[in-house]
Amino acid sequence: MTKSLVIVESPAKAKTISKILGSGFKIIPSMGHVVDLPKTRMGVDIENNFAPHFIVAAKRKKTLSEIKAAAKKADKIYLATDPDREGEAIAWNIKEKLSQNKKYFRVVFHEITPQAIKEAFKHPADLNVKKVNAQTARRVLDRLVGYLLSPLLWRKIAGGLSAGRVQSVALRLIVEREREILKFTAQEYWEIAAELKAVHSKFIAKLEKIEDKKAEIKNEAESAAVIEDLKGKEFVVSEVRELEKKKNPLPPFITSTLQQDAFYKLRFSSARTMLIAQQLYEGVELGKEGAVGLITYMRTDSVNVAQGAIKEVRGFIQEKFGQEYLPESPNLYKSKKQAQEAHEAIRPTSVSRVPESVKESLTPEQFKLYTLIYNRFLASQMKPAIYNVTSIDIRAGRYLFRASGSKLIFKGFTAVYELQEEKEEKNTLPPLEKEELLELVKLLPSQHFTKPPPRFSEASLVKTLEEEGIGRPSTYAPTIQTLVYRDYVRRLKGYLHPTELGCKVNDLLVEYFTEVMDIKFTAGMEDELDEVEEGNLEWVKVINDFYTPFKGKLDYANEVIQKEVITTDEVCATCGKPMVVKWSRKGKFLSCSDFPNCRYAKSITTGIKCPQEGCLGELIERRSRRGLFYGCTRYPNCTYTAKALPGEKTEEEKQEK
DNA sequence: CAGTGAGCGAGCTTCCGCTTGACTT
Repeated sequence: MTKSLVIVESPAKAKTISKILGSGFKIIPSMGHVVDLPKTRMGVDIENNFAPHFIVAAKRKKTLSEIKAAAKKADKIYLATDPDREGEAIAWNIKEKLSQNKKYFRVVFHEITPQAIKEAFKHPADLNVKKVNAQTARRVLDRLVGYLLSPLLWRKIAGGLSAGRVQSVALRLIVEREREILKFTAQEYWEIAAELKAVHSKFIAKLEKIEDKKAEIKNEAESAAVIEDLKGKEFVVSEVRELEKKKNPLPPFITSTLQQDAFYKLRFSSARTMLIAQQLYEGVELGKEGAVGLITYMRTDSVNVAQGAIKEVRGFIQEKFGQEYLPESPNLYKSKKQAQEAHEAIRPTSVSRVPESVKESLTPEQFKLYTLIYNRFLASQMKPAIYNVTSIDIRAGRYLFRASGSKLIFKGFTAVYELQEEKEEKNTLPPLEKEELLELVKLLPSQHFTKPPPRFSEASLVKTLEEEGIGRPSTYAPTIQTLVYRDYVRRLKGYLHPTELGCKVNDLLVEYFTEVMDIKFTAGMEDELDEVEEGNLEWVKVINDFYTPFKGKLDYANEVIQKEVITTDEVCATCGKPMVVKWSRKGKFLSCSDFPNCRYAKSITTGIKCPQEGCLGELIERRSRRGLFYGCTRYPNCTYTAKALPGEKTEEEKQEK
């Protein structure tokens, strides 16, 4: 009997599906794209309607020959790659490489459950060439941008640099945030709190209004004047407001929110989170159960959950927490508009695998991440938390103080999932009545300063990229790694700082390529790709409309930008000519201006003498795996090191300010 | 938490998006 061949994308998926479909099917994973543009040249025939030259990726030659061999033996071939634009293209390109005398069927499913898969195989369809065209447009556009802008940077700044639709906008966000911080001037302001006493207990109220206008106290003198004015005033309760507030659970994780929460709660980098999630997805040996995938696919933009999983989790909530924690109907969440929804949300494959029960089989990191995913999913199908929120207005002459407190009266989903913002001080208020006279214990003035916006962390950068539709679940972590690898950006205590090089690259791109560097560029591109998928627009027209003006700007930039030469006061030790600053992959260094005739070069030091007794060296910035520090140019003869230059604060101390 | 790292380097680089592996000599 001839088997039917089924192509999917990932090995883990292949394994699960083969259990469901049984012995009549041979399942082969494609491992992502099998063909792609060549790495070492453009591979797009610009003169000829941007015809892409797709070749079999070196790493996928073996995969393809496996698929070819299996296809020969099969009469029916099911293309079951992911149900999105990229999946459609993967299927299309594989089909092109196989015999056209076979029967091909495109099957799509959004969850890997027996019902969904059997249903999908009952209703096969044809490949959608419009989707494939949209993918081609996306691929060609990214290649043109990346492979034309990067060489411009090589010519004008330094070798090995890169630019692209996604990475360059991410870099821009980081650079512009840094500049906001630099130009920020802190404003002083004061707050005045009053410690008040009711019949028995004390509580704190804050000055809110003066003469019905928001209280704005700019300095110590103004604060002192208010305090003086408050002397002898009666503090009277003027209003008591009580209301019940509901707090709804959050949707289950998608890639971006998982990376955010894992950073905030576990301090994992985006890359670390994805690596550990991959391990949980691929499967962990669970003793007698064998290898079991603990979570659904981790690269997703959908908050959708399979019906079976909803049923299971509702049963679990009812049993473990009781009816009062179970909503009458399942909580529904909406994915964002541009989501491609090829996969489910990230959730445990079965809520019966409670984190504690699998702890023994997991590494500590796997356990932490699994617990996070597990609880977030459980919480997403529980009832809201309910708080009693009390707000008290207190009059003292022309001043209005306000105290607020909230009391949890029903835990709801917070029984299993801690919200990030729940860290406000708990001001428990005594029962108070209108017109009640309070005793002033003391006034507490405090000085504050407005704070600049915070630098991006990996997590907040991913959040912004996701909101703007820039990049995809599979690229958030690699994009950040590229920025760091190019030394455009450095990680310091979890926050992203642009380097001088990063700023330089950004400024050049922003000045000459405003369109591509616009944060809305990708959103505009996506709209056009939608039109291609709808059949309203030819993909070649999309590319041509972009390319024509882009090429003009590129030619202009190539012509007018001068490769900057920074001459220094130093002279060459061998020929006496001035030294100039040059960039290499590792950073800046000094070179003889007569290069390549004179090859003398040296490192750039801080110019500060090594404080070591009797040492004639200078301090120089060094990089290690653990970060930056200062060492002596005479190393290894002098092993002096310091975290900061003498008399300067370390980076950490600077940040604490 | 302590301790980290040289020598070179400039010119063969690069994109985004799918997915994990690793043939022989």
